[in-house]
Amino acid sequence: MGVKNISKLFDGSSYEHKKVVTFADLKDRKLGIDAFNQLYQFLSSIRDGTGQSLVDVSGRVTSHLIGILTRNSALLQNGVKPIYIFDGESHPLKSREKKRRADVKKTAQIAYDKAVSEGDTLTAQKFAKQLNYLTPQLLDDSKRLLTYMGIPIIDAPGEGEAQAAIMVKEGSLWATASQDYDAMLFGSTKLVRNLNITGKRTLAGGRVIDIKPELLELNVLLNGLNITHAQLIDLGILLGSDFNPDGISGIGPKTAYKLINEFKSFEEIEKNNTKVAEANIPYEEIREIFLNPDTHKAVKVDTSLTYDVEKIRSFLVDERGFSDDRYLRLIEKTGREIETLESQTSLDDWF
DNA sequence: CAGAAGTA
DNA sequence: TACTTCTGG
Repeated sequence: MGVKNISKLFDGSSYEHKKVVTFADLKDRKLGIDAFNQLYQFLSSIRDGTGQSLVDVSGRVTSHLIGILTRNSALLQNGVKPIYIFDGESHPLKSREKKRRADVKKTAQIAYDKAVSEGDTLTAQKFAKQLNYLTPQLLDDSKRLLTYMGIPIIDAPGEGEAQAAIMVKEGSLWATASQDYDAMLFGSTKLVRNLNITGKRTLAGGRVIDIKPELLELNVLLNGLNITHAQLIDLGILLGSDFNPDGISGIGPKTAYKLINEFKSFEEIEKNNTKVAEANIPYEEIREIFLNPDTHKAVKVDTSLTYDVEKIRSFLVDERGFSDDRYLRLIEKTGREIETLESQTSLDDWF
């Protein structure tokens, strides 16, 4: 879930904390995509009219494969360089957040079953979207397709966002791409949100709004809030992060920001605010997770991978029953566009 | 989610 | 043309 309500700190603020970008603006940029974050999005949004995941003839989910194919086709055609970063083991402090998510699913499952038995399809759809599981099969399939598309994969030892962040800091990636702001807390200097094509999103209320890719920069954010990176982390802990998901009752974005401004650090806030003190949050340990997370250091991005039209086709069409009518043109066009871009790049290099 | 098909 | 609804696996 990331840091609770952190966007409320920036939204409506006087400074420009984000700027809208196009895929053209991201040309030749290596983006570290938070794989789990994106796969969950695909799973919850790519569904049929009854709210069920799309599946192949033997019942295997294919929603994520459609998402990976279509999204990355657009990126690759525009010369954007996606790199998928998968989560590894989570920190022990995340267990509470994991339990919270499991409980949400349990509740959703009960509500789903009830809606189905009552024939309430609309409610059933709503809860079905919350019942997503990243199974080993699903992760393997994702990695297979990405590999066939020539897209590098990195398995993080811990949080994917932390791995992406360190690579952005080290310069091997240009930005982290995720919907969550956590990458900023992990120190990613750039974050791309809403990395989508159509720019439309259906909100909970059913209304459709325009969503465009946007770029956030850590230094802009910190300057705008007039705080340091360490203080942003403390702010995140006050609001409630994945490692203390309950946050502190009665302390939202406004109060948290005020406290940071007044007392500068978590230890000083704790001394001066009983609510914070009573919450008894292991802030030093959480800080350490954000400042010094478990990551692979000095990872190089493999740039030797190639886009393989035939492998993509045979996996999706032969093995998973995708319609060649619907997808072959896209697969082939992307291959041609990549070749065009590569020949242009090599010409640029020559001159 | 994203493109295709349908509608006005 | 612009906007909404449908479809995919």
